[in-house]
Amino acid sequence: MNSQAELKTEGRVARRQKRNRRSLIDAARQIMSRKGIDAATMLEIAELADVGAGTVYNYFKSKEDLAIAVLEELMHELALQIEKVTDTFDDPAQVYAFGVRTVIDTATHDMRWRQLLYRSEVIANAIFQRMGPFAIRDLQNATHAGRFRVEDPALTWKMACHAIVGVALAVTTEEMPIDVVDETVVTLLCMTGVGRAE
Amino acid sequence: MNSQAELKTEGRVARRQKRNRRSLIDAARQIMSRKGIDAATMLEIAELADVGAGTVYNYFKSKEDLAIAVLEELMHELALQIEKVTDTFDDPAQVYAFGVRTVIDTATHDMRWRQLLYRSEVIANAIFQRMGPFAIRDLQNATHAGRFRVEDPALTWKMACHAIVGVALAVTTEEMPIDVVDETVVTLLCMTGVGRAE
DNA sequence: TCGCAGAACTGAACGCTCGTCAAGTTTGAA
DNA sequence: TTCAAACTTGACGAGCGTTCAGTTCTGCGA
Repeated sequence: MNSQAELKTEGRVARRQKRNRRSLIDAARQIMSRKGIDAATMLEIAELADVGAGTVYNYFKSKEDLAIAVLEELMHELALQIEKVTDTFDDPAQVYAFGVRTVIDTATHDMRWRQLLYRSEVIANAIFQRMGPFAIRDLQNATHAGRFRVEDPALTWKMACHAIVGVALAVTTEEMPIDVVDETVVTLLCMTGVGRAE
Repeated sequence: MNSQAELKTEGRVARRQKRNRRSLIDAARQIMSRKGIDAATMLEIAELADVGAGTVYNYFKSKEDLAIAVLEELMHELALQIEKVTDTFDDPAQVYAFGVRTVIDTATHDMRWRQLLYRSEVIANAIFQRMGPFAIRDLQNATHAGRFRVEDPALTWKMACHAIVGVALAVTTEEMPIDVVDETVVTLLCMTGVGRAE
C-alpha cells in the first residue's frame, strides 16, 4: 500500500518531469537543428518549450548537457531504424556496412544534422555511445564469422565515428564532393582488417 | 627608388606587424594550452601579449581565427619535426606510419595539446591542412611503390586526422587506456588498403 | 475539506564574454 | 618640422548562460 502510493506519487512526478524534459528536448532539437548548437539560446529554447528560463536547469546541468541529450536521442532513433532493416541480414559484415553507410548518408543529407556537425566531438561521442552497442556487436559477430579481423571493436568504432563526422563535415561545407561517400565506406571497411575486397 | 622606398616601408611595417602577431599567437598558445580554447578570454590574451584588447582584432578576425592560427602553427612545427626525421627513410609507407605514430603520441602526451582536443573539428582541420601536404605525398608515393592501395589520399588523410583526434581525446579523458595507441596505428594503416600485414 | 511541506517553476538580475569604434598616438617619408 | 596614414587603445554595447529569491503547484495526512 505504502509502496503503491509511493509508486503512484513517483509515477506522477516522474511523468510530469518526463513531459517537461521531453518538451525541452523537442524544443532544443528544433532550434539547434535549425541554427546550430552555439547559436541556439537557452532563452528561446525555454520559450518554445513554454517554461521559464530557469526551469531548463532543473533538467539539464548546462547547455552542453542539453545538447548532448538532443544528439543522443537523434542517434538512438537512427540506431533503432537501422536495426529494424538489418535484422533480416545474414552476414554481420553487411549489417555493419549498411549501418555505416546509413549514418553517413543521414549526416550528409538530413538538414537537421548539418548544423550539429560543427561540434564534432559532441556528435561523434553521441554516435559512439548510442549506436556503439549495435556496431560493436556487429564487429564482434563479423570477426567470429571470419569476415572481419578486428582486435578492439570499441576502438575501431570510436575511430569510425570520428572519421564519419569528419567526412560529413567536409561534405556539408563543400570542401569535398558528395561522392567521396562511397570511398569513405570502403575505407571504413578496410579499418576492419579486411583488404580492399569487400 | 620609389619601389625601393615602398618595399622598405612595407618591410618595416610588416616586421612590426609580425612582431605583434607573433606575441599574440604566443600568448594565445600559452593560455589556450593551459585553459582550453573556450575558457581563454581575448582580454587575458591581449594582456599577456601586452597590447590593448582591440588590437587583437587588427590581426585576427575573431577568436576562432586566432585559435586556428595557434593550432596551425603547432601542427606546422610538428610536421617539420617529422619531416626532419623521416627524410632518410626509404620506404614511403614507413614515413607515413612514423608520422601518424608521432602525431598520436604527441597528442596524447604533450600537455599543451590536451586542452585543445576539446574542439575536435578545429584541431583535426589544422592537422589536415598543415600536415596534409606531407601526408598526402607519402600516401601517393607509397601507393605508387605498391605498398599501399589508396584511391583518394586527401579523403584517407581527412579520415585519419579525425580518427586520431578522436582516439587522443578518448585517451586523455581516460575513457580508453593509453595502450590503444598501438592498435590505432595498425588500424590507420589498414585504412590505406593493405591487410593486417604491416 | 483544509493546511502544509517540499518539489518545481519563474524571470529579473548578474557576471562575464566577444567584438566595435571614436579618439589618441606613433611612424616615417618628404 | 610636418602631416597623413597606420596602428593602438580601452570604454562600451549587445547578448549570452546561469543563478536565486520568491512564487506556485502538488499530493498527503488530518
